[in-house]
Amino acid sequence: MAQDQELALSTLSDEPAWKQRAVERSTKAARLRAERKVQQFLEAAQEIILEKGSTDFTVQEVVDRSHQSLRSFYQHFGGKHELLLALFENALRRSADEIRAAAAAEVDPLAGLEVGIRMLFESSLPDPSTRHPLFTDFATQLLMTYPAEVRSAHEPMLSVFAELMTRVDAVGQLRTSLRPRRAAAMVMQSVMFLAQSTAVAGESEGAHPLTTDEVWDFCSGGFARHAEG
Amino acid sequence: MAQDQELALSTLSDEPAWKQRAVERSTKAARLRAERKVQQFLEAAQEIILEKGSTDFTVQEVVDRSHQSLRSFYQHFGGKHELLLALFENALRRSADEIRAAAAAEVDPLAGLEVGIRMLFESSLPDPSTRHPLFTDFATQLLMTYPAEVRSAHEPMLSVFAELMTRVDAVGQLRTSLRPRRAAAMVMQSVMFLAQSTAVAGESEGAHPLTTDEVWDFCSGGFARHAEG
DNA sequence: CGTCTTCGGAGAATGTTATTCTCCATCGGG
DNA sequence: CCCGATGGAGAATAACATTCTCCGAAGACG
Repeated sequence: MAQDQELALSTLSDEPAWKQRAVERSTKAARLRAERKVQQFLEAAQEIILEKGSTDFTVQEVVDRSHQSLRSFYQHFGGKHELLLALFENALRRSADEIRAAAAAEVDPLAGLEVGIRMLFESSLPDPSTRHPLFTDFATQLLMTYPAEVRSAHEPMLSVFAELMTRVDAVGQLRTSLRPRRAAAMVMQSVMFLAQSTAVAGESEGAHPLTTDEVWDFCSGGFARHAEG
Repeated sequence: MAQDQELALSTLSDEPAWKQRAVERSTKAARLRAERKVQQFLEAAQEIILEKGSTDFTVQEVVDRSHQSLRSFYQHFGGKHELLLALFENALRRSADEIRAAAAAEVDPLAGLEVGIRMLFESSLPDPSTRHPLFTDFATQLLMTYPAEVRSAHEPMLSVFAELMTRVDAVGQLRTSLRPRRAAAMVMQSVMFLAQSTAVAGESEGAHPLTTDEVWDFCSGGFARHAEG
């Protein structure tokens, strides 16, 4: 149609305003409905995960729980992975906000970053007791097949750490060899993954699980000994 | 049978020597055959992975390629995951040996560890061009479902880094707050995971992929600035 | 040498999920 | 009141892993 052609030119302003508004109006209701449904699916999935204490569920379970249909599910999500990504993104965004807030309470930039790292580590632990699990294990499943999406889900958290790291840099507390955002990325990923890997209870030795202190020590100062700067 | 009962006592020395030898003889052939077959499966899987440049293959493909049967496969492996673990273990062991050898060439402990970390990072990159890919991505798939096995597959590599780290500690170059083996574990896991996560080509910004230098900087000195010790 | 047992090959059958498809009721607009 | 679109219910399909069944060959033993 002509409409399609105009859209293809990517100049929406060519479109008569009344037409846009008409489309908008007829679309709005549908959009709201869709948002509600998506929300229902997400909530159902959350519930199931919390109940089972595990992050592997079937699409069917989610559908049943949310009293909707498979068709509806695939109408709102491109596939299971989108649901997973949505959950992951939500959790990460919420957690990022909490961390930002908590870190902001610290005046010393380094102390703020420390708070952030500690919180991130603890909420990334695969402990089901946490009320806001980060579903870090999703990430590793999805990382292989949908790397770009996972990265964009990480974005809010990365932003928080980039801010914190930049502040640390501003007071001259960051290694000169590292750019803040890249340091933030390394820290964030290391912390999340290290938390994930503590899932593995060591059998040979005793207290394998890493502690928050160790992780903070490692991230801030690496393993090498150095005089206090 | 009586034999079973004796075995159940887990005192094999009660068993008459001649009997052990007899069993041994009749078992040996079977064992050799089994080892050969397992080897064939492993090689077929390796080939497929190298050809496809991807680590996801079906059991059927491996069976076809190795000119054997599904039944035979499941007779030698408890499931696909065991094949994966075997590949992962092999790759990791081989790589661990290479790293140990290369690091041993350095006299300075810290330099040895640096070599080790750089090699580990580079061989963990998901680049298919490497002739000995570490299959790090297997690890993340398996970590969730078979944590203990993954840990034990990590063991040889962990040993190498524990040795290197202990040497660093011996010359007083390790942070006093970290035990060598635990530092080694954190370093190893961080490096492997960070390499894995570079798979994600950043779209928003330019040179997202981490460099070996950055990773080494981070591992050795953390992000915080400090005077040279 | 013939039979018997066991081992393992081939590949059909099963089970589990994700994903798609088909049919049909409903509902809002003309 | 009819019509076309929307979306519900759930059957059909597809892709795998895993198991099962049948059957022939290779020794073991009389």
